[in-house]
Amino acid sequence: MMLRLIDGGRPSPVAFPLFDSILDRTGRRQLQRLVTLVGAARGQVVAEQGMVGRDFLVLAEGIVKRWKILPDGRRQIVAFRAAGDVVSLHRRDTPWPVTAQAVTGCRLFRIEWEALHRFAGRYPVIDRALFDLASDEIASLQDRLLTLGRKTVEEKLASFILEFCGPSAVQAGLSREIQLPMRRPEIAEYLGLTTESVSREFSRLKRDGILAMPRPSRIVVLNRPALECLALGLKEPGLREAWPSLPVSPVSRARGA
Amino acid sequence: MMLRLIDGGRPSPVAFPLFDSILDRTGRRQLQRLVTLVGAARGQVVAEQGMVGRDFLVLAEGIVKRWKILPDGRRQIVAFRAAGDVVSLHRRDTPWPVTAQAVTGCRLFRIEWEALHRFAGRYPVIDRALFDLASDEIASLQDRLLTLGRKTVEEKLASFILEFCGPSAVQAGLSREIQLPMRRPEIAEYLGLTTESVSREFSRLKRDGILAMPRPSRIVVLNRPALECLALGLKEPGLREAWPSLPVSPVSRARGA
DNA sequence: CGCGACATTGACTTCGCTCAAGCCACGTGG
DNA sequence: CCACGTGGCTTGAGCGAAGTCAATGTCGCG
Repeated sequence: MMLRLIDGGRPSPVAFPLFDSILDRTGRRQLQRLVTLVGAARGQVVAEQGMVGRDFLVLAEGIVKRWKILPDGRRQIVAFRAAGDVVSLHRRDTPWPVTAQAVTGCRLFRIEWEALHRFAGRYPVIDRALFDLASDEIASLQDRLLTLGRKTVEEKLASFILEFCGPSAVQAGLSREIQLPMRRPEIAEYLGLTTESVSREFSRLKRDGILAMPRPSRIVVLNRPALECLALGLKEPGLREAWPSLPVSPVSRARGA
Repeated sequence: MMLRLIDGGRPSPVAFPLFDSILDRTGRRQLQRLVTLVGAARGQVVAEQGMVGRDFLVLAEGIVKRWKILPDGRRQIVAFRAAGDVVSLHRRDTPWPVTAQAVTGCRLFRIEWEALHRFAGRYPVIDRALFDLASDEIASLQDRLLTLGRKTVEEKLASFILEFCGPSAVQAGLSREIQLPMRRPEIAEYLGLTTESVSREFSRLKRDGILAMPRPSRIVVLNRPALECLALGLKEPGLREAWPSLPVSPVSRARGA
């Protein structure tokens, strides 16, 4: 799934698919000419809060986190974004309202705002598409406000796992085993928690048989309905309560012993 | 400041100013014809999560709150919006991702999405303006994520007060005394707290001489710099710490004893 | 084989919540 | 005019969820 960064090569046929469905053949080709592809190493800051960036950035590959920080260093990750997502939507000619940083090695499509702007003058459908993208962003940020403001540790982590292991896991079909690209501190900063709380809660979900963790970064969802209930703050209709506390999985302990 | 709802009357010259600055005279007049004005009483639900609304709503007058809720009733207010603001931005033909409810009596400009859409076909600048509005929305939601995820009670309330008593108070010029349209439980639901915590923190800010409260809904900011520091999580450069811990105000204790 | 980074676990603390009582302003009716 | 009720706000006592601090475990890599 996770491709490796090909540092040297810049293959010519890098399709920029974001607006493909709304453009005609000509439009696609013209837009294509405005796009360049850039790489970012893990940890690299792609855009910095307060700086005026002239670029519109779309992830081709990899994961970025977007965060804000208080003067004393408390950090809140506002969103993780993956291939196909816009790195950050904000008014042109306005400083970045957040910092964007590569969580894994990344490749990014880059278009100068000015060029995209001019292109949108000829294809107004672009501006409409940008609005729709922003609308999706608003919807997901509103969900996150509910999570941060009102959910418990357990509910936050369940929501997180479903968000990242959810749809992709289902469509993958084969195994529900997922490779998390982010580490514990990043999960904590995303959920407004500490690393320790995240770790404790992962352990608890494992103990309760809801998931397995061959390695800290590998999550296997064993009981999706239970997770879904937890994420909504329901004390699970027929699990955790109904199953007699699931025999503490000797299998996953075994490797350690 | 807060006008009364004129229930019966629908005065003809209700200017819809949202897009005035970007439209020519003809455009303004054409758009005007698509706008109707509707009223909403305090507490009335203007738009409901999950329902498909065909309307684009802009506040002419009053305050609305926008919220999401968990199955067990925990509620998170996502935003308060005032005159001139769009009630909620989301994809057309998509259900409302939040519920919008009048905090005070309101009047709302209403345009059918379909009509606005068609109008935007002739004036593409509208779609661009919508994107900009959505961008502002994203920026403010991102700020709120930082507040909800990482700030303490004290810092949350300071941020809130500055958000609502800040710019408007300054421009009002005269007094820095502000009438809060929302009540304690609403402030709590906005900040991810309980009513009691909000109340306690108001009392504390009063005790510390940072604000005065002639009535619960009336806030006078006495020490703006201190508030601004608190909102950023700084332990105040020259106050609270520097002043010898402000003599625990025997006055306010007196009443209890 | 041992180091360093990350993760987990445990003991303890604390911030903010819960529960419950009291306070205050206001309106209503005796 | 005052007693009383009501709704919103405040305050206090106690508790518990999540944070802090510190030790230990695990794993990958040189």
